[in-house]
Amino acid sequence: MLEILNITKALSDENRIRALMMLAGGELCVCQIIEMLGLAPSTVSKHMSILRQAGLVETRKEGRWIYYRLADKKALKTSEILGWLQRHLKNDKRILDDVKQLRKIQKMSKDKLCQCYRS
Amino acid sequence: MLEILNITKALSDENRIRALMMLAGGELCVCQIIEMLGLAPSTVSKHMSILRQAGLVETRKEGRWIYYRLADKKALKTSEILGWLQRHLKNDKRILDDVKQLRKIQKMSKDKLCQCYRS
DNA sequence: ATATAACTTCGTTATATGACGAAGTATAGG
DNA sequence: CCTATACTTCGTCATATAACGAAGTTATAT
Repeated sequence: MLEILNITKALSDENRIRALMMLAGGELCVCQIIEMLGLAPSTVSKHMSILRQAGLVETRKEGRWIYYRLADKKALKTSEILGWLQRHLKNDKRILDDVKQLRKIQKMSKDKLCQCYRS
Repeated sequence: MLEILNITKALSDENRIRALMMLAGGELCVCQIIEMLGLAPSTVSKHMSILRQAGLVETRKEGRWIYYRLADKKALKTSEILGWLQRHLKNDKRILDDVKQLRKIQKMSKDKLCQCYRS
């Protein structure tokens, strides 16, 4: 039950759903997600850790960068839900706008993106 | 997005998930759900209204009694999720215990059950 | 008509959650 | 080493949510 609740609670926030939908297009660096959501780094970090706790995303570390990706499809509990989300949100206005913005972000240099950390 | 969020938020509470799982066995009167969850009538009423808002359950009125049941299977958004819940919780300890208790409750008279309303 | 019964709605309170900035951690570069 | 960078963790505050009891609503019973 706790496992299921962790998943449903993770999905009960709009920003976390937006992040998941963006990851459907492939792994993203934290700084890209920060730019996409327009939230403080610490806030995004917390969101991603909740998604990770729920088993919805996995991480990969490469030097100073951390990349997030959707969890492995072999994990039924989560992959079924992720599929459900994608089916029912792929035409959502908000998500379509996000995808558009994401394309721009992916063309930006790491340097420019990571300015979000500088005070 | 709002529709999806309404669903995921509705599912992000243990008591609401318990109620849904009990309804998988067929419609229930509010007083039966109250007895099952062991919560105040007003609390249960709120929970059920949240599930209804999300489109996860439907109601039927019969005299002074109100019966809740799972939403129609034709509503894909919700029926897919309800199926997911049932698949992954059917062997959950908490839910199995609830089912056992529900059997006892279903043998009780309405009079006895509805004592939950009397101060 | 009045009372009782089966809910629901409202108002309140305690706890959970989401947001931020400041401080902490780990890695790359000089 | 030492500094800067790319995060994460911690502490705090504002808002959202879950719980309850009291009051309101609708329908049966007398």
